[in-house]
Amino acid sequence: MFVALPATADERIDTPPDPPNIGAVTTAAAREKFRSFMTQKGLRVTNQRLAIFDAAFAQREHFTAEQLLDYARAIDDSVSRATVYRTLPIMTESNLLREVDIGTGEKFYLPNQEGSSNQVAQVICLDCDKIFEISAPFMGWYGNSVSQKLNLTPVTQRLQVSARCDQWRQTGTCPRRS
Amino acid sequence: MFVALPATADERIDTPPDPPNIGAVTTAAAREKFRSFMTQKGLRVTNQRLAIFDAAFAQREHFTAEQLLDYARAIDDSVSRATVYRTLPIMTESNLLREVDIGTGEKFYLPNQEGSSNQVAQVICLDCDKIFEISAPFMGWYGNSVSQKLNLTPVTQRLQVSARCDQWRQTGTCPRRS
DNA sequence: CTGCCTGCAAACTCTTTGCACGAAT
DNA sequence: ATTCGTGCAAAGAGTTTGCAGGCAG
Repeated sequence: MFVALPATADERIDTPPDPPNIGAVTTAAAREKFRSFMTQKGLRVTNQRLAIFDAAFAQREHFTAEQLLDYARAIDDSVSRATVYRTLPIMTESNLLREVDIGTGEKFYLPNQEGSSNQVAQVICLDCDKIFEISAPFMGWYGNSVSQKLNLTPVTQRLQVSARCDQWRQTGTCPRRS
Repeated sequence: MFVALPATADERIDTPPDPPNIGAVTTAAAREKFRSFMTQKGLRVTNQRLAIFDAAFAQREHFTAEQLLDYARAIDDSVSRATVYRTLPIMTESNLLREVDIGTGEKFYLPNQEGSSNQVAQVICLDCDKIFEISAPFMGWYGNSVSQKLNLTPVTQRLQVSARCDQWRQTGTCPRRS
């Protein structure tokens, strides 16, 4: 079977998936979804879990567990580090959050929007500490074909490109640097 | 620009790169190469570093730092954990070893044969704890095009597929399990 | 009420580092 | 003789876990 990448760079490189809408109305809706999800799983809806959920879904960029702790504590200062670490797997396993491990020791997280695929590559700028999320559906095709050859069933795949920012190195400035 | 994957599965999926020849003669040659490399860099050729080098290049599969410590101690029991951890970066930065991080907390290493590219994907069997190294030159093309789009220069790329072993799950046996 | 959930702090894993001794050049 | 390399043990970072008390259902 022949496998080809999309024809143009424009098709290959998407902007990061839009985070879920925020603001009073849609936050309430997302929250309700979270509530029912938890109930359905036989898990309790605690104030701490709600605060962590709200904090996570207010983010538009990648965040770490430690950052999430800060954000959640701003909503409910009773939230502890342990509860953040215990809630993160719940949210990732249920596809509410996506976990991104770029091999730096700490894991990053990102709100996962409805219907967004897991066929996403990352470009990591080593100079600007930025992670770009890029749609890469061919990862699925690759994972399938390569696994089949080995009599395996693919579960997840990841594709990451680490890169330097020449503009930063040469001029000391980069519009993407925060 | 149009980018295509190789046409057949056979072309896409290579066997893991052959480890360097082992045995008296070629080990001596590899060792000599190591010696001259170290000298050239102004680094001292110590018994510990030689033991670590020999231990690493006797391996045909991925190994961890801890395993390398064991193997090296079998050659020279004065080798310490600290020296292993201090020697590993030297060997990876000089492309003697390849470092593989599959996000499990510990890093894996593999002897790198001469001229082997760094365009290598991994298929990780979650059931059999096996890592398959697979030549994937299109990673370079992808890294280049995606980086260019962002005004970045690619440094490294990694592509990993995690998979299940159906045979193991169904029959409780797998020829690949060690 | 029952038992899941919580905060706290200790434990854990892998890796790095400060220090004084030791050995390669 | 220098100076780099070494072992030891402690420190470090990120994450997990045991326990006694707390709150959702």
